[in-house]
Amino acid sequence: MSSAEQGGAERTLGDLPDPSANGYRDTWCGRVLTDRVDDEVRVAGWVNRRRDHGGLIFIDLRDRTGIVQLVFHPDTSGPAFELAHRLRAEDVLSVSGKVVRRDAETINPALPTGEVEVAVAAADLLADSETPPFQIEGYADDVGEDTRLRYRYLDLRRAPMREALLLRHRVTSAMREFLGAEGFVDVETPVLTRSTPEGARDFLVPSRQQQGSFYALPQSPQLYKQLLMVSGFERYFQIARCFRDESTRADRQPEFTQLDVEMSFVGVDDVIEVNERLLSQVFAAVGGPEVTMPMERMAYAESMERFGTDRPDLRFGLELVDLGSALQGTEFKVFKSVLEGGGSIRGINAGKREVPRKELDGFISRAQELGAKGLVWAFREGDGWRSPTAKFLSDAELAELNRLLGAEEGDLLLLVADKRPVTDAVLGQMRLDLGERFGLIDENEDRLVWIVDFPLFLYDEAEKRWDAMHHPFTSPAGDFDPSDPGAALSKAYDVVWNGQEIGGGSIRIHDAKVQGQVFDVLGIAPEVAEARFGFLLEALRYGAPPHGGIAYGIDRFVQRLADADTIRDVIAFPKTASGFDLLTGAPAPVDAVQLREVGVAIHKPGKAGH
RNA sequence: GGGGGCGUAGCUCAGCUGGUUAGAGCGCCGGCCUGUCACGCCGGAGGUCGCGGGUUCGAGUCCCGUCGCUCCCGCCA
Repeated sequence: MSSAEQGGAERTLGDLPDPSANGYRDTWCGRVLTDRVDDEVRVAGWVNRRRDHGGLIFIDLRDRTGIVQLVFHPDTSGPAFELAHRLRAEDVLSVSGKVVRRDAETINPALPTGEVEVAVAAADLLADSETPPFQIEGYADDVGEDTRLRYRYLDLRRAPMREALLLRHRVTSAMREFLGAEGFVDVETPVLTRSTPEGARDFLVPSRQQQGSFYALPQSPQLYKQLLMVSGFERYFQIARCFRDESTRADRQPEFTQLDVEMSFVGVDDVIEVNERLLSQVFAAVGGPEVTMPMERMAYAESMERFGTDRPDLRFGLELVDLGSALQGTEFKVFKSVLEGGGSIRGINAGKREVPRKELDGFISRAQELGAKGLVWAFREGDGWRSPTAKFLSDAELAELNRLLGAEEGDLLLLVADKRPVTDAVLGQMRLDLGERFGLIDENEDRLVWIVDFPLFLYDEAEKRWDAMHHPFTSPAGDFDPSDPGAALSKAYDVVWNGQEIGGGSIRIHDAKVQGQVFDVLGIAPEVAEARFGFLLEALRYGAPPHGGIAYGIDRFVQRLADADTIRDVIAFPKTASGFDLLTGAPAPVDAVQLREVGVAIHKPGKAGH
């Protein structure tokens, strides 16, 4: 945690009405500035630090707006002077006194309030505090995250978390303001729902009244918002909590918040247009990147071709290159067998780099971790390569590879041969690793891009079936031929910011017949479809307008804006990587009576609460 | 489900090749101090080395297991 907290305090002052007619305070600590000199003020807050000189005591009083110095003088502070001597960190204090200008040599330039101080006349100890497990502000070493989470209410007193949550508040406020002005209606949808067919595992809630049946917590309000379109709300939004029972990551929590938006009588361009204005206005309100409209768009196919991913970071090059054409007749067994098996050989020119052998080995390990069988590294040397692989390739092949990769003397080349999805995934990720490793990313640049023209279906090799690329309610684009699922494109779109998907959506199917055809391709039998979401199919038969929408992951959105390392740093009460809430101890065992009431028996009792 | 990293005082960490009484800074407690703002000075308390087992004359250190935190893969839009 840095001590840069003061810089942020000023940004938030505009949001704060001055408290008035309040028995404990009539202004904020951070607002005791030179314009209040000679005023009698009452301020309240937490004791940040005490400097007791014996005959003179300084207290730094802190609230969410900042810190102001209080001075306790034995002659003028009365009984408050004795109280000040007993004060300890995080005691809660209300004081009254006169704002006085400091002598020039005692001004603290590090503090916005550093030109003044409050000469305390009376003080009231509102609550005392145990010694906190860690200091709230003013030291360099960061505290371990488990300790922070265990005492999250104290961690939230600290400037970085306070700033993050205030930023988050400004983001959601700006979203509400824009959408409200555009005629979107905020409608709440249920948290106790039935399982939605969206891939992730559901959190289940046993029903007491229908024993043996379960609610599921929503993975998104997808079906409800479509029903609201059938209902004629035309424009809906919700800042909705969503739940997925999958493992966490630095940017993933089991419960997360989404800005969910849906509109009727629109096509892809309409949704994109509104969302560009939404992003523009929200970013402007919170100090995000400037949005140039219309935003760049890139087809899914192009993104995969050039970057190996559908969320490209466009701030740097290192694009993927197809190398199969140089190797059609190769004798190198690894490449030959991959090409014969219908795979691809792709590569990246990482530019002129000096990389020790050990790190090159690290690249190979990373490639394997990402799913490749191996990785070929090479440096262009003369017309050929310096590489363990060079001896397997002909001079003509090396020359052609160099040409395709645009390799110049000393350039580091990385090649992966495998099935196309593997080469894309491996090199797409390694491109990001390399961009970071070699400092190719300009942190001051921002690149926003819409990815469009997604395939409607993706073939799952392992399961031998077609999956919905986006979700099963996404509308096909153009003429949909259910007999050729691989060729179908969808009316889906993602918005990608510096390589991270911050939002995604689609035009939905509003025709029950088409919905049936899609289910058919997905291998969902009509009876199954009827049982799982017959209510949606039924609704689509009662006059469903064309509709579509989008959802933004608010946590990640704010994480990016705050430049936070983990999503946990922009969530007030997050869970650990294993899904625990260290503050409350959830999840926890429940007693036998509760289990009996909901008709649930535990097969493998876990350990008692921890 | 798999792999990597970490776990020593309230906090952040050091602790070599196994060696005798486990350290530092900050914080905490007591005393002194009228211009500090990471106040200063003097003194003091504080440890199940995550937990369990093993090897050894001897384990914070080595081995096995386990728990927790974390990052990554799988999974997840």
